[in-house]
Amino acid sequence: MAPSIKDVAERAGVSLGTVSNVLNRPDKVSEATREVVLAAIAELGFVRNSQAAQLRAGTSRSLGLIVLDLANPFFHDIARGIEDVATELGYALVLCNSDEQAAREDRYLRLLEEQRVRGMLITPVGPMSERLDALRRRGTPTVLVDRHYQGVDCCSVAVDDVAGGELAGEHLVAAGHRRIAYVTGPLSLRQCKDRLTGLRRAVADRGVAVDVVEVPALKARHGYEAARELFDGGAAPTAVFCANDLLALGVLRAAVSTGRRVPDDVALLGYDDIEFAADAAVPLSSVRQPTLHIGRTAARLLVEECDQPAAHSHQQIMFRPELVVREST
Amino acid sequence: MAPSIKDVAERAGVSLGTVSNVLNRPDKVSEATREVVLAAIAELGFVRNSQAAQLRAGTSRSLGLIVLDLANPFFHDIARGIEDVATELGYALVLCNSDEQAAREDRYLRLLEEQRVRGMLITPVGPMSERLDALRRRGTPTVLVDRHYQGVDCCSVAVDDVAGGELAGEHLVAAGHRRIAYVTGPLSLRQCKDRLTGLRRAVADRGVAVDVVEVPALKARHGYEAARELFDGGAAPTAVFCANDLLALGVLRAAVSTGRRVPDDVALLGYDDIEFAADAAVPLSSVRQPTLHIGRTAARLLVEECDQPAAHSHQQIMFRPELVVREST
DNA sequence: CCTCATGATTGAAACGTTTCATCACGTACC
DNA sequence: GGTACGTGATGAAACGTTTCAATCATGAGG
Repeated sequence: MAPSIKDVAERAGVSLGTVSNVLNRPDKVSEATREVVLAAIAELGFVRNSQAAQLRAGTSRSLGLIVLDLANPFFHDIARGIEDVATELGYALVLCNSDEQAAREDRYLRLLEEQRVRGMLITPVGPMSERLDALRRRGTPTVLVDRHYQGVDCCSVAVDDVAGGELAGEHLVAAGHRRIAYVTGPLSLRQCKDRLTGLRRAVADRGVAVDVVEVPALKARHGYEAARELFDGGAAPTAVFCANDLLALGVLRAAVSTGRRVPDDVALLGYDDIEFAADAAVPLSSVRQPTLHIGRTAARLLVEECDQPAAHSHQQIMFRPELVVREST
Repeated sequence: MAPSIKDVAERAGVSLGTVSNVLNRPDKVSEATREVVLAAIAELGFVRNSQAAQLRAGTSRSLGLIVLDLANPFFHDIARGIEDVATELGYALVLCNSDEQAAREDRYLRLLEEQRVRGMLITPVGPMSERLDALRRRGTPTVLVDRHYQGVDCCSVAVDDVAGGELAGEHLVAAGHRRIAYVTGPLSLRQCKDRLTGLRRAVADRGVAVDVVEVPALKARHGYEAARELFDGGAAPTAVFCANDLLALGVLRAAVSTGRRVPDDVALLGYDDIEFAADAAVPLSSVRQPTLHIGRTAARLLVEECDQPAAHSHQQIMFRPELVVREST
């Protein structure tokens, strides 16, 4: 149906190879024929079939990206950083959403492998899966995003969550707080646990009490409910540190609805610095992760490995988060 | 490098066609050989090359989706709905982000066309572009999302923004408001204009004053600034209707920071019902668009046209939004 | 006039599938 | 025992590119 290079060749009265040359090495063909061929291309509305090209070439110019949840601003920004760099360096990006489901991750991995992506960026749902490891060992360059796996021989880019927790703790202690609540998602999540570790490390030996409130998920609703209970209880904390901004927004809502003033009655500190943090009813202080930078770095590492596999050596990169102070503390 | 069907055939001691049959019509091949072939596939770690398959087949099983901004919850939810249906019906989805830039849209259109996507879902940046129209006329089924174009012969799915404005107006009038501010992005955007039209229609002849405040973009910061001015001014409105939830969150912040109570001192109504609306400091009333449903419908229309072009006739579908009342009104 | 070098163009092979006409081999039937 | 038939398996062609060795034309140098 769609015109092929052959149709163009006929129309232009040249051979098939010449058309290909016009497309791929225009300098190897004379001015005159080049014009004739380009005219034919325009007339027929020819669009090259990249499937055929890549089949012949044996390698594609696309990268696969599988993230846990595109709705999460954290991953969204990372994806954006990756996309920028990929585009810039001439790669296309195939975006996939595993939705934290191993089955979906598996399906997308197979799909991307069938499409022969040149490289792979992924935040795996669980530990290194069979299929992912096979893909990597079979020679597809792979970069882990927001994860480090011991003993897995590939690049990875992540953020130091312990350091983030420390930043939070130091900030709150410096502001004079001696009773701090840590509202967190399941401590089985490494992020949640690491941030608590950092918090504890920062407040150690300073006479500070840390109340840990674990809720089932990192959603605003759970933050709200946890805060209602906290505020009702006896020794109410003077500061609440949340494992992410959504929880903090929930806590903020609880404060507003019970007439508490932030930060006067209770200080509030989030994590991630999502876009809404700055626009909350009381602009939220938060620990910011360099998401865009993470994405860009991951993409650069991957492209480097794809383009110069010989010169490449795997790196595990760990970024440090940064404290953004606004009105809530 | 990667093992091909030929390698599998050799290993299993059968012909190339037989391997293909095992893959595509397992019932046409005897139990015994099927097992031998499957064993060979497993041993070699064979993964089929879909580029070659699609090249031969002349048609792929993937759909392209180009949206204006994946960070926008509205588009994100639509994408999700599309992805669900596509996956369900056996299509892969290639997700692209035009970022409201015509140049990016154009680049992605070319990319998707080179990849020979089977069908296309798009919210165009501007009017129907040359390249998009060419693609469509060349036979790629296309569905417009959140847009209707007069005289363009293809399916489209959108939401009735005038009706949404009316819903908002009726609700506020019924609550007794007689001075309403409409905080909006550029009125050159159809959505913003239509919602105003609906609002005016609802309040017509009821002795209601509508103050239109136009800001440069649909962002929380602009809502905040607009509200500060509104509140400072003389005849302050008793209700504020915003062209989207982000603006409304900005207005809410202005209210909280100036000590106004919502909804007692000023009622607040948003649009889109993004996830954060429910979790705002004062849970936000909002006009909800059936985003997931829009996505699912668009995908179903497209797949229908791809699978049974003969039985298909183009449809322009218009959904009605719905009012979600929470605590802010 | 012949040889050579240079540059432009050509034609065929190859990439990994799928499809389809053909073939081999039993089995059932008369 | 011969014919017809059904089941499985085979092999070659085709999809649209890219690549590369080979060919051709042209002009320069001897």
